[in-house]
Amino acid sequence: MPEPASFDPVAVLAERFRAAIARAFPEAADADPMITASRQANLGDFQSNAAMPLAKRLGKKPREIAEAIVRNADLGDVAEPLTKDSIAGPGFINLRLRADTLGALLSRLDSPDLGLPPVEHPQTVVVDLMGVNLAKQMHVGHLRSPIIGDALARTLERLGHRVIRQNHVGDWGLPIAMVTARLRRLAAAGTIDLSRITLDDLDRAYAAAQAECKRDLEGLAAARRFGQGPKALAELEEQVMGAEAAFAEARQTLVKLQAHDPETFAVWQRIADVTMQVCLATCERLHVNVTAEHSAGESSYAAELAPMVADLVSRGIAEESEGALVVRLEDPAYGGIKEPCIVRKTDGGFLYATTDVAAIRRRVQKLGADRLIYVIDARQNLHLRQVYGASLRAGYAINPRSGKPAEFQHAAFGMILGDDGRPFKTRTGDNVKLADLLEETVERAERAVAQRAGEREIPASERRAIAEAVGIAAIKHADLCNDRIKDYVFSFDRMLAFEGNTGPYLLYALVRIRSIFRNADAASQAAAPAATLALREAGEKSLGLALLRYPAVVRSVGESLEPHRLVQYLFDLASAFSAFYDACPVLKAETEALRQSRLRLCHLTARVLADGLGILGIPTLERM
RNA sequence: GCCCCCGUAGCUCAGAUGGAUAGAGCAACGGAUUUCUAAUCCGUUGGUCGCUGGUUCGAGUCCAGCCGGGGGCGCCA
Repeated sequence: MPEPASFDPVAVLAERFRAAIARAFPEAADADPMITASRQANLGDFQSNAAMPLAKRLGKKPREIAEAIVRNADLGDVAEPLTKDSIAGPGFINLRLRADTLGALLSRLDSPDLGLPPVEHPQTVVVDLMGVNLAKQMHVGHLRSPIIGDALARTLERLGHRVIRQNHVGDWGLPIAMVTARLRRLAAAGTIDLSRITLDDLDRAYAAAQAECKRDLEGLAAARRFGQGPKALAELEEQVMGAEAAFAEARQTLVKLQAHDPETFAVWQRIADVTMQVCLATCERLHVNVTAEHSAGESSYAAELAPMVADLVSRGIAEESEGALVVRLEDPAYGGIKEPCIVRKTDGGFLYATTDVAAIRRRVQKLGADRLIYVIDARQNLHLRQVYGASLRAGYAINPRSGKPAEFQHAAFGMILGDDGRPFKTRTGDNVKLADLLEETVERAERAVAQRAGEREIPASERRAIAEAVGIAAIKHADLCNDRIKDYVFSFDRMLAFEGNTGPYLLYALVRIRSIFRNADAASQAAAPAATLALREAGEKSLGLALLRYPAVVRSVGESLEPHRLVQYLFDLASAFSAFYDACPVLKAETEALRQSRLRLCHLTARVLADGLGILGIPTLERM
């Protein structure tokens, strides 16, 4: 029997209760001890809810069961002695850890890995995140995927898994060919200089190319039907003819791109370089670990699509339907989805679903993924289930090493809304540029920092650095603190507030601890990490109990892919620290032993806070 | 029409495998400071958990049906 994680009071108590239940009711020795942290501190530190389900199973009164468990429990060295008074309500058993046990558990947690050694069986996890499109300015819609995706990737890395980030760049297909065609034409005419072009220019070119290719055939038909004048008709006809020409040019360009025609390809490459430069710079500013090596654009799959679809056809996985090729997914084994996955259009062209199936094939077959995580907005849910279902049916999603299907998880997220409850836009209804949003956040943070610096003098350069960290922490925290599936309302004021569950509050808690250590003498600093922990006061105890929860919380994020659980935990921890800080002097503690104990508690708290913020990808500070 | 998601305090939101009197933060009100950084802490006020049934000793949580909001649904990405 492996020793339960020795720092974890829940595991230790569960072990003792399991033994007690086995002694009291050998016929139910497998029952779950149901140990959880108490909701209210006045009732106890932990509780066991095991008596109620056991009562049902054994046909006895829950109160009697609880009494029998209490009689048979051997907790002497772990918790305060149990009595009849420990049993409350229908049969809850309340537990209070012994002060020395809490100290002992904490000193075990205070190890290099903070209770999170690398998992025994590491998985290869592919995280699909970011997903920018070429020639499109980054806006608020691009904020969530990198922030959430990076936090999840870091969580899994921290747990010891092998994580491969994949930035599935939208860099191929007819829309990109349209811009490429337009830019090539304008460059040839000398209207633009490709070497000096910016992403804003590309963004405008993209919109213009879309517009010029838009064939208003319905408009023309309607004009005829409603008997519009010959002049209006002629205008529309001309427009349609122009669009036909532009469309044809775009198709030709796509063919040239696919053939790697040097001149066309150079224009495309320029578009890619300009876009990715902005994308990667944004990631860097956001402290998001996505770099050039994580890019896996749609273009990188282009050559694989035709052979892959041929494979699907030859094995009878794809079938023809109304001229298109589809993979049917009605079978529950493939998701039980009514809508089939279309992998080839009637005109022979491939779709984004085709590329996404190819991506799963590469991720599982070549990269060895055991687990596929998509950090993409919630609207893509059906599409992703279709693509995964098709890959499953084709066998592409079966990991060749384990022989098992790679686990599929859509870490879906909601929209960012303005304070009117509608999608976040500028007053004029345009998308908010991501770079502008970050800049405004940091500027507001800088004003707040200056305002709160008080009499402390902070050099301008450091003030700027503090504002940068505070602003980025605020924006990332705001994105991570709620259940990701929900929409949230963007508010500078709320995220930059220094009260409540905000990024600045968490940074401040850490800064206060670091400040204590700056004020401590060298001898204390050196001795603190090994001091004997003695937790007597309420503030110390609740901080200690909060610290012990850390590893379980990180593991739960690894499973649920819900970073807000860690954010909520860090807020609880920071709150517990703040209450401790208020009530328990550290450097001015009454005795040297107490001073050392509290210093160690501070040291451990700082390590957990920093580790947790690191997992979330939130930058920290020494001073603010 | 079918499918997915959401609905909890005035506001913003937590509530894992069903467990005690549903919790935070903000706002409002009242306290604490010769500060180890008050960007803090302590307290008070505030709820028909969208509605109705069902399962259960026990439902915010599970099931069914409604209501309200958002999104998606064969050849756009």
